[in-house]
Amino acid sequence: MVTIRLTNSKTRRKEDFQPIDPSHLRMYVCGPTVYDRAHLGNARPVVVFDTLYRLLRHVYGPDRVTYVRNFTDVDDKINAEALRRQQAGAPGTLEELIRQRTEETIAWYHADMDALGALRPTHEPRATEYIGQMIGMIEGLIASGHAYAREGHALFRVRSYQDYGKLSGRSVDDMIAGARVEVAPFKEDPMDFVLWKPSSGQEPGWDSPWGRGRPGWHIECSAMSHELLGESFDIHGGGLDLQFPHHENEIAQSACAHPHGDFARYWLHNEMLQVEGKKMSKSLGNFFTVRDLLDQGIPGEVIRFVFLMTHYRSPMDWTAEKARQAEATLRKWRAATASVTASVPLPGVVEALADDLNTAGALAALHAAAGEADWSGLKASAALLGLLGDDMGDWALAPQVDLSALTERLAALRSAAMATKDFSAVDALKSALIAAGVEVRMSKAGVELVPGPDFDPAKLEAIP
RNA sequence: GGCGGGUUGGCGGAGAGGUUACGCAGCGGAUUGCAAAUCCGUGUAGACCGGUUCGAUUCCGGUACCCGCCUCCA
Repeated sequence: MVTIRLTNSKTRRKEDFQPIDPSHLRMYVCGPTVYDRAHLGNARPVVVFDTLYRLLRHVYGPDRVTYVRNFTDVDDKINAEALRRQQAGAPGTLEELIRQRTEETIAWYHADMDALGALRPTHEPRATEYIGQMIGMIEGLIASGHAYAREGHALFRVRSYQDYGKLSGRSVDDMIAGARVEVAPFKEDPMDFVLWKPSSGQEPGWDSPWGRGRPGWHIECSAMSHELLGESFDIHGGGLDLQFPHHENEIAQSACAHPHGDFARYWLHNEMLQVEGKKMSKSLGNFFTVRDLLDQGIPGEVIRFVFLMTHYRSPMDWTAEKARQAEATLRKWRAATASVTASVPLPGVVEALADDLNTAGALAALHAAAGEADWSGLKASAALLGLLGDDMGDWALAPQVDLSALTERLAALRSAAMATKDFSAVDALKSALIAAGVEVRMSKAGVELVPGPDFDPAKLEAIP
């Protein structure tokens, strides 16, 4: 069996991946807060961990991998949007409007991530469906002295967990020295973080031993991963920005609540996304969603390919030039593999992926297969990367158009010109065809017209 | 200020202590009436300064620059 090697953030080294139970692999990845469309940066971890999911399924068997990715559907931004709608005159209670907002955002998320060729995880738990487990976990933490209740809040006692800061390489004292956060007066220690907070009448809330309130963000992932994957599971993934404080807090909560478990054995973090060399931000005007790109006509498969060009632990820059390159390559490969039956993934591709998810290396192996015209191997290997599948194939199909009349006309003009040596009429028609996005191929064998990516039927009509 | 990551050829981007990465673009050639497409070939590198070594782009140290996190942004 192929040995998968992964860079474990916990140890900061590349390690051989040893599953707890090879017949049942378990992976948890932090999912989105569903208050709005997913932006391009949200899509990177989705593609990264989808690729890992596919690799695990390939190596261990498709039925042996459980992949959990949550939806955070309780959040102040969701509340704010629902409130805004209510004030704008939308009908329904605030609770109904919140539910509407999360429902529609989840549907968008599914549609957008499907377009990127990401497989749906085995489970996609919503935080609001696990409130009971969160309350239970908090009660346990309070009982064991790792947490305390104050003024309607429940807080985690950071000093009670000795390894706090280990994942992100920070010491608690350093953190306090550099802290810029205003400390709530009811905290025993500035580092303590919220497990449960009170809700006003306007906000969504659940009854709890500490009063009506809602969970803190970090406890959600701890409760859901425990419920669905158990005390110890194999892999926990997410963006590097979540390493601190979110993942650090998750570890503290889970380790203290379940002292006999390991929580996650391997922690993987993907680097962040940039756009044309700069961090994506609304103020720079380079902020866009996955849907924006899809609407511009950039196929999801192209977006996925661009992501795969860069290793997941390097910052990735989204540029139009990369999208152009990716699209050209995919068009070529799709044309060559359209009627080919996939065989088995090439060893070079599997090896590259098994080496800490070296997707750029895997793509190079794909190029090598294309160079050798191993189309069935290319197709099977590309499938492992979520590429060249039939489910995403329509975009690269040549437009259906009958060019036979024009082909004959061009051929006739050409043979006449061969005799007269006056090619002006041939060149005029050729230029018109090229302007309409038609590829003109002339050789001794004859004339062939192929509609290209920029094919424009209107311009074709206009040819006299 | 604290912590972490990075700096590879025109561009993108990997691996490996000594042998061609790869892709795009460029250049040369085949082909073509000319092109396009295709095929063949080809140049260009490892931020800077030291150290280890027979040998370093690859290991170690320092310098410069860039980036991220420290704020419920993936």
